[in-house]
Amino acid sequence: MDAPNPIVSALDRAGYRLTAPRLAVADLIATHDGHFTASDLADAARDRQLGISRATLFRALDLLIELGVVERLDLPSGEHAYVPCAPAHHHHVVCSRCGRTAEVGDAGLSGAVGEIERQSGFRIDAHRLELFGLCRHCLARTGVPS
Amino acid sequence: MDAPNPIVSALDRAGYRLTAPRLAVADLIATHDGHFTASDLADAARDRQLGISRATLFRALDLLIELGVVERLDLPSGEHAYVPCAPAHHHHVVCSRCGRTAEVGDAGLSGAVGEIERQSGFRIDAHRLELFGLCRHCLARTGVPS
DNA sequence: GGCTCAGATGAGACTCAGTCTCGACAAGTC
DNA sequence: GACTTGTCGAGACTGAGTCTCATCTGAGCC
Repeated sequence: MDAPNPIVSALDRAGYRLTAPRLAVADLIATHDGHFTASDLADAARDRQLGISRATLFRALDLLIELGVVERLDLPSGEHAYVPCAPAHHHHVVCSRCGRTAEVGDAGLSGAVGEIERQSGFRIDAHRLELFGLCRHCLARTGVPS
Repeated sequence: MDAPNPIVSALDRAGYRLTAPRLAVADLIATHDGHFTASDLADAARDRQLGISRATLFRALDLLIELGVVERLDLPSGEHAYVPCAPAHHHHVVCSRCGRTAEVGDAGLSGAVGEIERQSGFRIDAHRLELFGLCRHCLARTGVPS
């Protein structure tokens, strides 16, 4: 009955113990459609009476970020949000209305990064691109032409 | 003796009062070479015995962000930092070693954003690109070839 | 120069995300 | 079963940022 939760498999593959709190956190994250904040997760855990403490929640999140299956986003409001994702390098597009996220690949960004290296004289080691807008569903609902 | 501080002119242009605490904050920011955190600024204000309260500092920062002369960065460590900048749309390259920042223009990014719109089906309204690496000076100091 | 008042200020309490510590517990190994 | 080690919950703590409120002040007006 357990669907092959990618978070659980990542934990397993990395040799971490599959404890009840971790499985519960993985399940909570898997049920989220878009991004979520730490307190969303804490609320959900409380609603389901999972008995997971905040410290455990943050520990699990840290672990999942380290494994690359969850990523931390900084929303325009300054809030920190988390989003489940594939471990490969990619970027997130976040719907400002419903919170849905989509992962996108390079899309020509590495060319732009190369150009920025030339412009700035820096050697770029890492970058983070976050995009905000309206998803297909919200666009359709508002009737705004894309 | 007052150099034409761009932050001060922006405040003036926007019709905000040029009060002593605001001028002091503008001056503190202008003396910073790269990015700084709110607590850096608070420390600097305390060192210079400017008598600026934390609330005032945050209010001034908010104002300057609203005017577009200061921008908030999210460092890879999760810290919030601030960086003085021009009001036009641009991106920041941050030196991971010394904290120096450089502003870069579009550099072909808008093409990548268009491609991401096509890939994801989202309508992108805003994006934020932050780049981290080593600046010219730190590269020279470490002898790493760019 | 004096008056007025909206806007700005300082002080300090408050909130909230995230961290840390510590004793208890549980899983894995022998 | 004993031992080791990783993980747990509870709760105190930290620090960035916000909020409130009484007070002050800059700037326009007379």
